[in-house]
Amino acid sequence: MTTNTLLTHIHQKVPLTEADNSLILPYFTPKLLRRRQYLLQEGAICTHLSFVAKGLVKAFNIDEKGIEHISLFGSEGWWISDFGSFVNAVPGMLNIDAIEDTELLMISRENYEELLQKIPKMERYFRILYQNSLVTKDKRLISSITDSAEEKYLGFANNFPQIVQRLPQNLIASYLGLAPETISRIRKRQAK
Amino acid sequence: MTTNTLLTHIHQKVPLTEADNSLILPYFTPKLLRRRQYLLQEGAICTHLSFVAKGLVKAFNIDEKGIEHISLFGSEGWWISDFGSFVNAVPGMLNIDAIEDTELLMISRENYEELLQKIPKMERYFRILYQNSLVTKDKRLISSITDSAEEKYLGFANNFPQIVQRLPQNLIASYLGLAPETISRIRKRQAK
DNA sequence: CGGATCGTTGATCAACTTCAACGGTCGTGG
DNA sequence: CCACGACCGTTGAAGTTGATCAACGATCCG
Repeated sequence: MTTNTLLTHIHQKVPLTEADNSLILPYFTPKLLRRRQYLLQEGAICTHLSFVAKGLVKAFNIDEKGIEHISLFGSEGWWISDFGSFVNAVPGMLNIDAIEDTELLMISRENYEELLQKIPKMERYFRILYQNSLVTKDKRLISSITDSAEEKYLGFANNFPQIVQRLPQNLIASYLGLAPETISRIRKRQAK
Repeated sequence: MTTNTLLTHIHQKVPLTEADNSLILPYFTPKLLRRRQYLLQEGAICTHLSFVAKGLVKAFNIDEKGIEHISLFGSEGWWISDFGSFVNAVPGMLNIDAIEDTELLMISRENYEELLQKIPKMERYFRILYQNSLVTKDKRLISSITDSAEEKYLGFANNFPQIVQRLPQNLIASYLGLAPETISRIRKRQAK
């Protein structure tokens, strides 16, 4: 059951009763995404937060040279959106599409706001979620400024061992801001 | 009054009554920091969140070559901490010190947790605060991966016009992950 | 006055990108 | 079921951006 993934995930941060569960679930709608299917395209307003129950998606922007820069992967247990666009109800520059067939649970902005108002536990859940996201984003930012190409790659492989295996190297390269060839050479060096 | 800065700041996100004000303030303690004075050093556990009521501070880590990498500036209206260390009560790798004489309002982890539990408006305030922080961090991350040195500098100067003027160029360089000489050359080019 | 701090400029250097060519694998349509 | 194209990774060579190194000048402040 895909909703269980979500409830378990919330429960890890905020204890839920059965009553809570049945209050929360109606706010979400499930959605299936086929490999390569878009969830969001540049210029659109991001109207939903999406919880990835199963599968793998990527969020990316495209620069003036037409090159994709992946800012985020989302696999089981991760939330994905163009957060800036969602929060401010403003057109965004992110695209989101599926790397694997994936199952999502989505919540609209209106439902999100209502959920936070009506169920304080959810306000708390998202506060904690965002708190943790900030910590990991801080680390990534420091890494992107401080680390060499090799350190970036090893750090990523270390932090996301399960995801690395599901990703082609060129997507990892895009996420790390490196050329695909650089990843290839780093791996070769590492093989020794 | 330095506490007004804080209350105003909270009020912008969550309406407060006079009663709220007097509930909230006791959780905070003021602190003065002289220029160059440390608020936090590498290896210590960050025990407080600090709201900058006046002045300017920087948070930075030091790499194995002894080079400072600034991850965050804090001026009036910003919160500063080693967030990872604070949240997980774990020794951190950030240093924080004052660039100008500054006035802080600090809250301890215990008080923070209690404040969130007792005053739902504050749970909401921090959820919104973190939400916004995530949006700006996302932008900075994309910039650090996508942009050239010149674009990074111009983006920073554009986003923080007031702060740029208060900062020596070498600190801006450190924040952007550039060499000070590079900033100097960019500025020269821009002067035309 | 004298040291510390900051910015500038030029020369060299290193890391990583870009470009190009090639080989392997997979999946889809004929 | 095979063949072709898309996609992905590899390797080598050349090019570029920005870092590093070094010397110098200016300003500020104790």
